Amino acid sequence: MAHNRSLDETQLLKAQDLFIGRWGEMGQTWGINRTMAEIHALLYIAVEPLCMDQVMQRLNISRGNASMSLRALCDWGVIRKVSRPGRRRQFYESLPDVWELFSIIISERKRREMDPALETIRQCRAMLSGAKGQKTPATIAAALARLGEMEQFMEVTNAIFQQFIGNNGAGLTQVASVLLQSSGREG
Amino acid sequence: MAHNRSLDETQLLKAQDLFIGRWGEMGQTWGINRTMAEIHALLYIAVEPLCMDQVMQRLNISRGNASMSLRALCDWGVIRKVSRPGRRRQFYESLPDVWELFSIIISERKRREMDPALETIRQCRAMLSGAKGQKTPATIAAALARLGEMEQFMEVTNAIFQQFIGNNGAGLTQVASVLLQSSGREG
DNA sequence: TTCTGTTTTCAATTCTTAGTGAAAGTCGCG
DNA sequence: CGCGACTTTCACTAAGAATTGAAAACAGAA
Repeated sequence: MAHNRSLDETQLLKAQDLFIGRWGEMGQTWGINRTMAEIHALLYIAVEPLCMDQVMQRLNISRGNASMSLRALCDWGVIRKVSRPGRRRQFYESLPDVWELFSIIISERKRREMDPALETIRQCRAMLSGAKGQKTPATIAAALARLGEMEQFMEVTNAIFQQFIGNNGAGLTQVASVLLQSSGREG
Repeated sequence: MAHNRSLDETQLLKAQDLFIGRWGEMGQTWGINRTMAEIHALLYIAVEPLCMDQVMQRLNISRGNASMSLRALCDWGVIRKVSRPGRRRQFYESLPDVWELFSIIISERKRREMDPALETIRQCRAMLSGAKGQKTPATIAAALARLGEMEQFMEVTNAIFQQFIGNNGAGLTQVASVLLQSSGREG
Protein backbone atom coordinates (compact mmCIF):
# COMPACT_ATOMS: atom_id res chain seq x y z
CA MET A 1 0.00 0.00 0.00
CA ALA A 2 2.79 2.35 0.86
CA HIS A 3 4.24 1.16 -2.40
CA ASN A 4 1.08 2.06 -4.28
CA ARG A 5 0.88 5.46 -2.75
CA SER A 6 4.38 6.39 -3.83
CA LEU A 7 3.57 5.38 -7.38
CA ASP A 8 0.64 7.73 -7.34
CA GLU A 9 2.87 10.39 -5.95
CA THR A 10 5.52 10.21 -8.63
CA GLN A 11 2.79 10.17 -11.18
CA LEU A 12 1.35 13.32 -9.66
CA LEU A 13 4.73 15.00 -9.65
CA LYS A 14 5.31 14.13 -13.27
CA ALA A 15 1.95 15.45 -14.33
CA GLN A 16 2.53 18.62 -12.34
CA ASP A 17 5.90 19.13 -13.94
CA LEU A 18 4.44 18.74 -17.38
CA PHE A 19 1.77 21.30 -16.66
CA ILE A 20 4.17 23.71 -14.99
CA GLY A 21 6.65 23.49 -17.81
CA ARG A 22 4.08 24.24 -20.46
CA TRP A 23 2.64 27.12 -18.51
CA GLY A 24 6.06 28.60 -18.10
CA GLU A 25 6.65 28.51 -21.83
CA MET A 26 3.29 30.00 -22.57
CA GLY A 27 3.84 32.80 -20.13
CA GLN A 28 6.92 33.91 -21.99
CA THR A 29 5.12 34.61 -25.22
CA TRP A 30 2.61 36.57 -23.19
CA GLY A 31 5.08 38.93 -21.63
CA ILE A 32 4.95 37.15 -18.28
CA ASN A 33 8.27 35.78 -17.19
CA ARG A 34 8.85 32.09 -16.88
CA THR A 35 9.23 31.94 -13.13
CA MET A 36 6.04 33.81 -12.43
CA ALA A 37 4.08 31.62 -14.77
CA GLU A 38 5.59 28.50 -13.26
CA ILE A 39 4.85 29.52 -9.73
CA HIS A 40 1.32 30.26 -10.63
CA ALA A 41 0.95 26.94 -12.40
CA LEU A 42 2.34 25.16 -9.37
CA LEU A 43 -0.06 26.82 -6.98
CA TYR A 44 -2.95 26.19 -9.32
CA ILE A 45 -2.25 22.53 -9.79
CA ALA A 46 -1.14 21.76 -6.23
CA VAL A 47 -4.45 23.16 -5.02
CA GLU A 48 -3.38 23.35 -1.39
CA PRO A 49 -1.49 26.46 -0.25
CA LEU A 50 2.31 26.27 -0.37
CA CYS A 51 4.95 28.29 1.43
CA MET A 52 7.93 30.01 -0.11
CA ASP A 53 10.38 27.25 0.69
CA GLN A 54 8.21 24.64 -0.93
CA VAL A 55 7.98 26.76 -4.04
CA MET A 56 11.75 27.32 -4.07
CA GLN A 57 12.55 23.66 -3.76
CA ARG A 58 9.96 22.46 -6.19
CA LEU A 59 10.96 24.88 -8.95
CA ASN A 60 14.62 25.16 -8.09
CA ILE A 61 14.74 28.89 -7.81
CA SER A 62 16.44 31.25 -5.40
CA ARG A 63 14.80 32.77 -2.38
CA GLY A 64 15.02 36.24 -3.84
CA ASN A 65 13.38 35.22 -7.06
CA ALA A 66 10.61 33.39 -5.22
CA SER A 67 9.96 36.35 -3.00
CA MET A 68 9.73 38.82 -5.84
CA SER A 69 7.66 36.62 -8.08
CA LEU A 70 5.21 35.74 -5.35
CA ARG A 71 4.76 39.36 -4.57
CA ALA A 72 4.22 40.23 -8.22
CA LEU A 73 1.60 37.51 -8.53
CA CYS A 74 -0.16 38.90 -5.47
CA ASP A 75 -0.06 42.37 -6.99
CA TRP A 76 -1.66 41.02 -10.12
CA GLY A 77 -4.26 39.43 -7.92
CA VAL A 78 -3.96 35.94 -9.33
CA ILE A 79 -2.66 34.40 -6.11
CA ARG A 80 -3.31 35.21 -2.44
CA LYS A 81 -1.51 34.99 0.85
CA VAL A 82 -2.93 32.54 3.31
CA SER A 83 -2.10 32.76 6.99
CA ARG A 84 -2.07 29.52 8.86
CA PRO A 85 -3.21 29.79 12.49
CA GLY A 86 -0.26 29.46 14.86
CA ARG A 87 2.16 29.23 11.95
CA ARG A 88 4.25 32.32 11.37
CA ARG A 89 5.12 31.26 7.86
CA GLN A 90 3.18 32.67 4.89
CA PHE A 91 1.37 30.35 2.52
CA TYR A 92 0.14 31.13 -0.95
CA GLU A 93 -2.67 29.80 -3.08
CA SER A 94 -3.98 30.42 -6.57
CA LEU A 95 -7.41 31.87 -7.15
CA PRO A 96 -9.43 28.76 -7.80
CA ASP A 97 -11.62 29.99 -10.64
CA VAL A 98 -10.11 29.96 -14.14
CA TRP A 99 -12.64 32.44 -15.46
CA GLU A 100 -11.79 34.86 -12.76
CA LEU A 101 -8.10 34.39 -13.37
CA PHE A 102 -8.42 35.26 -17.01
CA SER A 103 -10.70 38.15 -16.31
CA ILE A 104 -7.99 39.64 -14.19
CA ILE A 105 -5.32 39.09 -16.77
CA ILE A 106 -7.41 40.43 -19.60
CA SER A 107 -8.53 43.50 -17.76
CA GLU A 108 -4.99 44.26 -16.75
CA ARG A 109 -3.80 43.95 -20.31
CA LYS A 110 -6.64 46.01 -21.61
CA ARG A 111 -5.79 48.76 -19.19
CA ARG A 112 -2.10 48.68 -19.92
CA GLU A 113 -2.13 48.15 -23.67
CA MET A 114 -5.41 48.63 -25.45
CA ASP A 115 -6.34 51.82 -23.70
CA PRO A 116 -3.07 53.63 -24.37
CA ALA A 117 -3.02 52.33 -27.93
CA LEU A 118 -6.48 53.69 -28.57
CA GLU A 119 -5.48 56.96 -27.03
CA THR A 120 -2.46 57.21 -29.31
CA ILE A 121 -4.49 56.48 -32.39
CA ARG A 122 -6.93 59.22 -31.52
CA GLN A 123 -4.07 61.59 -30.99
CA CYS A 124 -2.64 60.72 -34.39
CA ARG A 125 -5.95 61.26 -36.07
CA ALA A 126 -6.33 64.60 -34.39
CA MET A 127 -2.92 65.69 -35.57
CA LEU A 128 -3.72 64.79 -39.14
CA SER A 129 -7.22 66.18 -39.16
CA GLY A 130 -5.84 69.45 -37.93
CA ALA A 131 -3.18 69.41 -40.63
CA LYS A 132 -5.53 69.01 -43.53
CA GLY A 133 -6.75 72.40 -44.60
CA GLN A 134 -8.89 72.67 -47.67
CA LYS A 135 -6.84 70.33 -49.88
CA THR A 136 -5.81 67.17 -48.12
CA PRO A 137 -2.71 65.54 -49.52
CA ALA A 138 -3.43 62.00 -50.56
CA THR A 139 -0.93 60.52 -48.12
CA ILE A 140 -2.62 62.19 -45.20
CA ALA A 141 -6.06 61.15 -46.32
CA ALA A 142 -4.83 57.58 -46.68
CA ALA A 143 -3.21 57.58 -43.25
CA LEU A 144 -6.41 58.94 -41.72
CA ALA A 145 -8.41 56.19 -43.33
CA ARG A 146 -6.12 53.51 -41.94
CA LEU A 147 -6.13 55.01 -38.50
CA GLY A 148 -9.90 55.12 -38.64
CA GLU A 149 -10.15 51.44 -39.41
CA MET A 150 -7.73 50.59 -36.68
CA GLU A 151 -9.61 52.64 -34.16
CA GLN A 152 -12.88 51.01 -35.04
CA PHE A 153 -11.35 47.59 -34.71
CA MET A 154 -9.91 48.36 -31.33
CA GLU A 155 -13.13 49.77 -30.05
CA VAL A 156 -14.96 46.59 -30.89
CA THR A 157 -12.25 44.45 -29.37
CA ASN A 158 -12.27 46.58 -26.30
CA ALA A 159 -15.98 46.17 -25.91
CA ILE A 160 -15.61 42.43 -26.12
CA PHE A 161 -12.97 42.41 -23.44
CA GLN A 162 -15.14 44.59 -21.31
CA GLN A 163 -17.84 42.02 -21.56
CA PHE A 164 -15.54 39.22 -20.50
CA ILE A 165 -14.53 41.14 -17.50
CA GLY A 166 -17.99 42.33 -16.62
CA ASN A 167 -19.98 39.17 -16.28
CA ASN A 168 -17.22 37.03 -14.91
CA GLY A 169 -17.56 33.80 -16.78
CA ALA A 170 -21.16 34.29 -17.74
CA GLY A 171 -20.04 36.73 -20.42
CA LEU A 172 -17.67 34.29 -21.97
CA THR A 173 -20.04 31.37 -21.97
CA GLN A 174 -22.59 33.63 -23.53
CA VAL A 175 -20.27 34.59 -26.37
CA ALA A 176 -19.31 31.01 -26.80
CA SER A 177 -22.85 29.80 -27.08
CA VAL A 178 -23.69 32.41 -29.67
CA LEU A 179 -20.67 31.55 -31.71
CA LEU A 180 -20.92 27.82 -31.56
CA GLN A 181 -24.57 27.92 -32.35
CA SER A 182 -24.13 30.15 -35.38
CA SER A 183 -21.17 28.26 -36.73
CA GLY A 184 -23.14 25.03 -36.44
CA ARG A 185 -25.97 26.56 -38.41
CA GLU A 186 -24.00 27.61 -41.43
CA GLY A 187 -21.82 24.49 -41.59
CA MET B 1 2.29 76.63 -51.10
CA ALA B 2 5.56 74.78 -50.97
CA HIS B 3 5.69 76.08 -47.44
CA ASN B 4 2.26 74.71 -46.62
CA ARG B 5 3.02 71.34 -48.02
CA SER B 6 6.08 70.93 -45.85
CA LEU B 7 4.02 71.78 -42.79
CA ASP B 8 1.63 69.01 -43.66
CA GLU B 9 4.57 66.76 -44.23
CA THR B 10 6.18 67.28 -40.86
CA GLN B 11 2.80 66.83 -39.28
CA LEU B 12 2.42 63.54 -41.08
CA LEU B 13 5.86 62.42 -40.01
CA LYS B 14 5.14 63.28 -36.39
CA ALA B 15 1.86 61.43 -36.41
CA GLN B 16 3.50 58.43 -38.03
CA ASP B 17 6.26 58.42 -35.44
CA LEU B 18 3.76 58.48 -32.64
CA PHE B 19 1.87 55.57 -34.10
CA ILE B 20 5.01 53.60 -34.89
CA GLY B 21 6.43 54.13 -31.43
CA ARG B 22 3.31 52.93 -29.70
CA TRP B 23 3.00 49.92 -31.93
CA GLY B 24 6.57 48.99 -31.23
CA GLU B 25 5.95 49.08 -27.51
CA MET B 26 2.80 47.06 -27.80
CA GLY B 27 4.53 44.45 -29.87
CA GLN B 28 7.01 43.79 -27.12
CA THR B 29 4.42 42.75 -24.57
CA TRP B 30 2.99 40.47 -27.22
CA GLY B 31 6.15 38.56 -27.88
CA ILE B 32 6.83 40.36 -31.16
CA ASN B 33 10.06 42.25 -31.22
CA ARG B 34 10.12 45.99 -31.42
CA THR B 35 11.64 46.30 -34.87
CA MET B 36 9.17 43.99 -36.47
CA ALA B 37 6.25 45.77 -34.92
CA GLU B 38 7.64 49.14 -35.96
CA ILE B 39 8.21 48.09 -39.53
CA HIS B 40 4.74 46.78 -39.75
CA ALA B 41 3.32 49.95 -38.27
CA LEU B 42 5.28 52.02 -40.75
CA LEU B 43 4.04 50.06 -43.74
CA TYR B 44 0.51 50.17 -42.43
CA ILE B 45 0.44 53.89 -41.87
CA ALA B 46 2.48 54.91 -44.90
CA VAL B 47 -0.02 53.05 -47.06
CA GLU B 48 2.14 53.11 -50.17
CA PRO B 49 4.75 50.37 -50.58
CA LEU B 50 8.26 51.15 -49.31
CA CYS B 51 11.59 49.63 -50.12
CA MET B 52 14.17 48.33 -47.69
CA ASP B 53 16.29 51.47 -47.75
CA GLN B 54 13.35 53.66 -46.97
CA VAL B 55 12.48 51.45 -44.02
CA MET B 56 16.08 51.49 -42.80
CA GLN B 57 16.37 55.23 -42.96
CA ARG B 58 13.00 55.95 -41.50
CA LEU B 59 13.45 53.67 -38.50
CA ASN B 60 17.19 53.99 -38.18
CA ILE B 61 17.99 50.33 -38.31
CA SER B 62 20.70 48.31 -39.99
CA ARG B 63 20.33 46.62 -43.31
CA GLY B 64 20.62 43.18 -41.76
CA ASN B 65 17.91 43.88 -39.27
CA ALA B 66 15.61 45.30 -41.92
CA SER B 67 16.16 42.33 -44.18
CA MET B 68 15.44 39.77 -41.48
CA SER B 69 12.47 41.56 -40.05
CA LEU B 70 10.88 42.13 -43.43
CA ARG B 71 11.26 38.50 -44.22
CA ALA B 72 9.76 37.46 -40.90
CA LEU B 73 6.78 39.72 -41.48
CA CYS B 74 6.30 38.17 -44.91
CA ASP B 75 6.46 34.72 -43.35
CA TRP B 76 3.77 35.73 -40.90
CA GLY B 77 1.78 36.95 -43.85
CA VAL B 78 1.08 40.41 -42.50
CA ILE B 79 3.06 42.19 -45.21
CA ARG B 80 3.72 41.38 -48.85
CA LYS B 81 6.41 41.97 -51.42
CA VAL B 82 5.46 44.24 -54.28
CA SER B 83 7.44 44.23 -57.49
CA ARG B 84 7.58 47.48 -59.38
CA PRO B 85 7.76 47.09 -63.15
CA GLY B 86 11.22 47.90 -64.47
CA ARG B 87 12.50 48.46 -60.94
CA ARG B 88 14.81 45.79 -59.62
CA ARG B 89 14.31 46.86 -56.03
CA GLN B 90 11.71 45.12 -53.84
CA PHE B 91 8.91 47.06 -52.21
CA TYR B 92 6.78 46.00 -49.30
CA GLU B 93 3.27 46.83 -48.19
CA SER B 94 1.06 45.91 -45.27
CA LEU B 95 -2.11 43.94 -45.74
CA PRO B 96 -4.70 46.68 -45.83
CA ASP B 97 -7.43 45.05 -43.77
CA VAL B 98 -7.13 45.21 -39.98
CA TRP B 99 -9.50 42.35 -39.44
CA GLU B 100 -7.50 40.15 -41.68
CA LEU B 101 -4.30 41.18 -39.96
CA PHE B 102 -5.61 40.18 -36.59
CA SER B 103 -7.09 36.98 -37.90
CA ILE B 104 -3.66 35.99 -39.04
CA ILE B 105 -2.06 36.88 -35.76
CA ILE B 106 -4.69 35.16 -33.69
CA SER B 107 -4.69 32.01 -35.73
CA GLU B 108 -0.93 31.84 -35.53
CA ARG B 109 -1.00 32.22 -31.78
CA LYS B 110 -3.76 29.71 -31.41
CA ARG B 111 -1.77 27.19 -33.35
CA ARG B 112 1.44 27.84 -31.50
CA GLU B 113 0.12 28.25 -27.96
CA MET B 114 -3.43 27.21 -27.31
CA ASP B 115 -3.24 23.96 -29.19
CA PRO B 116 -0.11 22.67 -27.47
CA ALA B 117 -1.41 23.86 -24.12
CA LEU B 118 -4.64 21.96 -24.56
CA GLU B 119 -2.69 18.94 -25.64
CA THR B 120 -0.54 19.12 -22.52
CA ILE B 121 -3.53 19.43 -20.26
CA ARG B 122 -5.11 16.37 -21.78
CA GLN B 123 -1.89 14.49 -21.34
CA CYS B 124 -1.75 15.49 -17.68
CA ARG B 125 -5.31 14.40 -17.10
CA ALA B 126 -4.61 11.09 -18.74
CA MET B 127 -1.60 10.52 -16.51
CA LEU B 128 -3.63 11.19 -13.41
CA SER B 129 -6.69 9.26 -14.45
CA GLY B 130 -4.50 6.29 -15.08
CA ALA B 131 -2.87 6.67 -11.70
CA LYS B 132 -6.05 6.61 -9.73
CA GLY B 133 -7.00 3.06 -9.06
CA GLN B 134 -9.89 2.33 -6.76
CA LYS B 135 -8.99 4.88 -4.09
CA THR B 136 -7.96 8.25 -5.51
CA PRO B 137 -5.75 10.29 -3.21
CA ALA B 138 -7.32 13.67 -2.53
CA THR B 139 -4.45 15.61 -4.09
CA ILE B 140 -4.86 13.77 -7.36
CA ALA B 141 -8.59 14.22 -7.39
CA ALA B 142 -8.12 17.92 -6.75
CA ALA B 143 -5.54 18.28 -9.50
CA LEU B 144 -7.83 16.48 -11.91
CA ALA B 145 -10.64 18.84 -11.08
CA ARG B 146 -8.50 21.88 -11.75
CA LEU B 147 -7.19 20.48 -14.99
CA GLY B 148 -10.74 19.78 -16.04
CA GLU B 149 -11.81 23.36 -15.48
CA MET B 150 -8.81 24.65 -17.33
CA GLU B 151 -9.46 22.38 -20.26
CA GLN B 152 -13.05 23.46 -20.48
CA PHE B 153 -12.04 27.08 -20.40
CA MET B 154 -9.51 26.64 -23.13
CA GLU B 155 -11.91 24.76 -25.33
CA VAL B 156 -14.37 27.59 -25.17
CA THR B 157 -11.70 30.17 -25.82
CA ASN B 158 -10.41 28.13 -28.67
CA ALA B 159 -13.83 27.95 -30.24
CA ILE B 160 -14.13 31.69 -30.01
CA PHE B 161 -10.80 32.21 -31.72
CA GLN B 162 -11.80 29.76 -34.38
CA GLN B 163 -14.82 31.84 -35.08
CA PHE B 164 -12.79 35.00 -35.41
CA ILE B 165 -10.56 33.34 -37.89
CA GLY B 166 -13.32 31.63 -39.79
CA ASN B 167 -15.56 34.45 -40.87
CA ASN B 168 -12.86 37.02 -41.39
CA GLY B 169 -14.29 40.08 -39.74
CA ALA B 170 -17.87 39.00 -39.96
CA GLY B 171 -17.36 36.73 -36.96
CA LEU B 172 -16.01 39.50 -34.85
CA THR B 173 -18.67 42.02 -35.69
CA GLN B 174 -21.23 39.38 -35.01
CA VAL B 175 -19.89 38.69 -31.56
CA ALA B 176 -19.61 42.35 -30.92
CA SER B 177 -23.18 43.06 -31.82
CA VAL B 178 -24.48 40.28 -29.60
CA LEU B 179 -22.40 41.42 -26.70
CA LEU B 180 -23.08 45.09 -26.92
CA GLN B 181 -26.75 44.49 -27.34
CA SER B 182 -27.05 42.19 -24.35
CA SER B 183 -24.94 44.34 -22.10
CA GLY B 184 -27.17 47.27 -22.96
CA ARG B 185 -30.20 45.24 -22.01
CA GLU B 186 -29.17 44.21 -18.55
CA GLY B 187 -27.51 47.52 -17.66
C1' DT C 1 30.13 35.83 -68.47
C1' DT C 2 30.89 39.86 -65.95
C1' DC C 3 29.27 43.93 -63.87
C1' DT C 4 26.17 46.23 -60.61
C1' DG C 5 22.57 47.11 -57.70
C1' DT C 6 20.38 44.68 -54.24
C1' DT C 7 19.39 41.25 -50.61
C1' DT C 8 20.79 37.71 -47.39
C1' DT C 9 23.57 35.62 -43.99
C1' DC C 10 25.96 35.18 -39.74
C1' DA C 11 29.76 35.83 -36.28
C1' DA C 12 30.51 39.34 -33.14
C1' DT C 13 28.67 42.70 -30.21
C1' DT C 14 25.52 45.26 -27.49
C1' DC C 15 21.31 45.63 -24.83
C1' DT C 16 17.90 43.78 -21.84
C1' DT C 17 15.99 41.06 -18.69
C1' DA C 18 15.98 37.29 -15.37
C1' DG C 19 17.91 35.31 -11.43
C1' DT C 20 21.12 34.86 -7.47
C1' DG C 21 22.47 35.06 -2.71
C1' DA C 22 23.88 37.28 1.12
C1' DA C 23 23.03 41.22 3.98
C1' DA C 24 19.49 43.93 5.90
C1' DG C 25 14.91 44.17 7.45
C1' DT C 26 10.56 42.76 9.74
C1' DC C 27 7.81 40.91 13.28
C1' DG C 28 5.89 38.19 17.00
C1' DC C 29 7.12 36.39 21.33
C1' DG C 30 9.52 35.46 25.72
C1' DC D 1 14.74 44.51 24.67
C1' DG D 2 16.53 41.06 21.57
C1' DC D 3 16.28 36.26 19.74
C1' DG D 4 15.03 33.57 15.94
C1' DA D 5 11.99 32.54 12.22
C1' DC D 6 10.98 34.31 8.16
C1' DT D 7 10.94 37.88 4.11
C1' DT D 8 12.57 41.53 1.31
C1' DT D 9 15.98 44.11 -1.02
C1' DC D 10 19.56 44.95 -4.22
C1' DA D 11 24.21 44.95 -6.39
C1' DC D 12 26.00 41.66 -9.11
C1' DT D 13 26.07 37.95 -12.66
C1' DA D 14 24.21 34.90 -16.00
C1' DA D 15 21.44 34.02 -19.82
C1' DG D 16 19.27 35.28 -23.76
C1' DA D 17 17.57 38.34 -27.46
C1' DA D 18 18.18 41.93 -30.66
C1' DT D 19 21.25 44.40 -33.69
C1' DT D 20 25.02 45.38 -36.41
C1' DG D 21 28.04 45.35 -40.43
C1' DA D 22 30.70 43.47 -43.64
C1' DA D 23 31.32 39.59 -46.62
C1' DA D 24 28.90 36.42 -49.56
C1' DA D 25 25.22 35.40 -52.54
C1' DC D 26 22.01 36.57 -55.92
C1' DA D 27 19.71 38.22 -60.19
C1' DG D 28 19.00 40.88 -64.23
C1' DA D 29 21.31 43.66 -67.95
C1' DA D 30 24.84 44.11 -71.21
